Amino acid sequence: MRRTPVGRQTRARGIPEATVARLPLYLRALTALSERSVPTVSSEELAAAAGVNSAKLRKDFSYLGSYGTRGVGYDVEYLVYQISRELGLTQDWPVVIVGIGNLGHALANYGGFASRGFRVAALLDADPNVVGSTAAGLPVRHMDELESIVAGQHVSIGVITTPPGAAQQVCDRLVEAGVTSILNFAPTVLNVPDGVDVRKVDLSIELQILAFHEQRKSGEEPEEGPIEEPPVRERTPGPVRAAAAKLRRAAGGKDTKGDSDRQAVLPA
Amino acid sequence: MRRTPVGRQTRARGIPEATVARLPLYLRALTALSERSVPTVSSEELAAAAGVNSAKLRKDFSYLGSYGTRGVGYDVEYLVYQISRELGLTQDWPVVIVGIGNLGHALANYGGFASRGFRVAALLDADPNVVGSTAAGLPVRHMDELESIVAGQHVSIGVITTPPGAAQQVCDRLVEAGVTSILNFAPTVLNVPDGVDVRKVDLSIELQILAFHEQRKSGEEPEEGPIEEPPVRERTPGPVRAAAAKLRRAAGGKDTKGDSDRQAVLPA
DNA sequence: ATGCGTTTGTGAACGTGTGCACAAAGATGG
DNA sequence: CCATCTTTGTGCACACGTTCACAAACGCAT
Ligand SMILES: NC(=O)c1ccc[n+]([C@@H]2O[C@H](COP(=O)([O-])OP(=O)(O)OC[C@H]3O[C@@H](n4cnc5c(N)ncnc54)[C@H](O)[C@@H]3O)[C@@H](O)[C@H]2O)c1
Ligand SMILES: NC(=O)c1ccc[n+]([C@@H]2O[C@H](COP(=O)([O-])OP(=O)(O)OC[C@H]3O[C@@H](n4cnc5c(N)ncnc54)[C@H](O)[C@@H]3O)[C@@H](O)[C@H]2O)c1
Repeated sequence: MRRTPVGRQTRARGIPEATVARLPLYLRALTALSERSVPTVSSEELAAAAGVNSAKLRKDFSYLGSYGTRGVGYDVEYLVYQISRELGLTQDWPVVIVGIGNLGHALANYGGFASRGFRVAALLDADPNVVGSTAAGLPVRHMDELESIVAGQHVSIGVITTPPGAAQQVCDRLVEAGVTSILNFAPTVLNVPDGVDVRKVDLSIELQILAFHEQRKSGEEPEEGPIEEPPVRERTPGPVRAAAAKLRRAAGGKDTKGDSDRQAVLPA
Repeated sequence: MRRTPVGRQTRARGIPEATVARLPLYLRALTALSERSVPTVSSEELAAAAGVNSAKLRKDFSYLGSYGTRGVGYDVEYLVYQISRELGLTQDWPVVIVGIGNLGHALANYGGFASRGFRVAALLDADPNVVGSTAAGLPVRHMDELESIVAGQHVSIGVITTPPGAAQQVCDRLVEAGVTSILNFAPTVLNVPDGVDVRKVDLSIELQILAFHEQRKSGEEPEEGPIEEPPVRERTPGPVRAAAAKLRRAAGGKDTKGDSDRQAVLPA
């Protein structure tokens, strides 16, 4: 195991981001094993349960330390504890949810939320019609109370489920109040100062990515082969390019890349 | 006809996955510009709007082709069209949502859903109490109808919002029926045959990642220093290591790496 | 103790992604 | 047609991530 590589100037310590993103996955698989009272698990088995390659899993764990016993595997309970600790789940994380509409309601009702150290400290909304109602047994409070709640309960994580137009403003207010991690469900790019983390969950983007691959499946390419790629690219004399670009823009035609110009490149 | 550089065996054609994941972001920013009737935009401006580095954006676009005019920028409308086409959004994508509980309801009501070529073909549930009710104006149909709906409307994208225990089973059925892209909201690893894409949205994972970074901010390391490494060190005779490992496992203590053994290692 | 089968931990090769920095393309004005 | 100014498209270097493959470590039986 040695010691940290140190050699690098970047990330002298610390766990690679890609690894951090997988730790919750391992933790989930381990928790399931733990509930079945499985005492130990090999990297192969656990990797299968988590849906990753076993070498990757071992390398991931190697960043945490040398847990695991050669010839045997990993002690499930011990690993659960180590990963939980590394992820900071041994402490309590109060969370505020801002924007209690369709999605905010669903999140508030989400059980798996509290299961792992996360606790809904408050539900907040700006709409007087919503404020005062309850969701999942919790009262919806008015935005005016945001600052006092965040300060009073030391909330450092905020969830934004407002319409996109309100997201940046809500974000600013959360940050101002002291929140330093934000989970954003609104389809907006949030601007935050250094030191504040933002992660986003964007249904629309996910669907579009699926659509992209879906198109590839049914459409063009035979699935795997070398594939014929379109012409144009690299070498087209300057002047012509310019003219072509002009034409394109003027006429809304398609050009250059992809199945497009299988046919005629220039309309003319 | 030409054909791709071919040199690589991997991804001979095609757009890098990281780029694909950003295209929807660019598209969203461009759509906003389009609505404001902005005719052209520079990579710098658009990158700012999308929250990315301008060099990255230019490189991303370069995979699509040579749209854009030097000294001017990109034609907004034209780019919107090109990206839409590349993502497959110029066609209609019927989608089924399975599991109309809290989250399924929220998704069904989500307006931004239909806005980009995605159309809810059907809402499905197994619970007789839910079947027959309506969500967002659509009737909730019984799972029995899944196969006929998927086949009849050529649905290739399915969204799973059932409890985790039902997810794999639902997934299998979707795939069997002909769905080849799945968006999974249940916290489960789905097994699918080759050719089927799965993307997941996992609130719990996102929160855990935030917690990890949050812990780093407030907690331990001074932010950058070389770090003091724990004892153990490289050369520890075999037997001792073994004994140590045993102890660890037996007592649920922590060991080896990092800040761990700050406080009391063993509860007792 | 020694040997055997198993499984970890990791070096090293490779693939993917990012960002700099700049030549070349084009616009624009004379 | 030339000079100048802007902005793209991309070569290149480096950072990050993944996977292979294997020695070393360990449990266990003899
Ligand atoms: N519903 C979904 O499934 C879904 C899916 C993906 C993304 N989203 C996004 O999530 C967000 C919420 O979606 P929704 O369907 O719940 O919308 P919604 O309109 O049902 O709820 C939004 C809530 O935010 C509140 N709000 C508005 N402005 C506010 C402000 N300035 N401060 C505090 N609260 C404010 C509103 O009163 C309302 O209760 C939207 O940005 C949407 O695009 C929703
Ligand atoms: N609610 C949230 O905000 C949230 C957040 C993150 C993840 N999730 C996950 O999303 C999923 C749904 O969450 P929810 O809060 O909407 O749960 P829910 O219990 O409210 O809804 C689940 C629905 O699925 C239906 N269902 C159960 N088994 C089915 C089957 N075999 N076939 C078809 N339908 C079936 C149920 O009848 C119910 O209507 C869960 O896996 C949950 O962990 C939810």
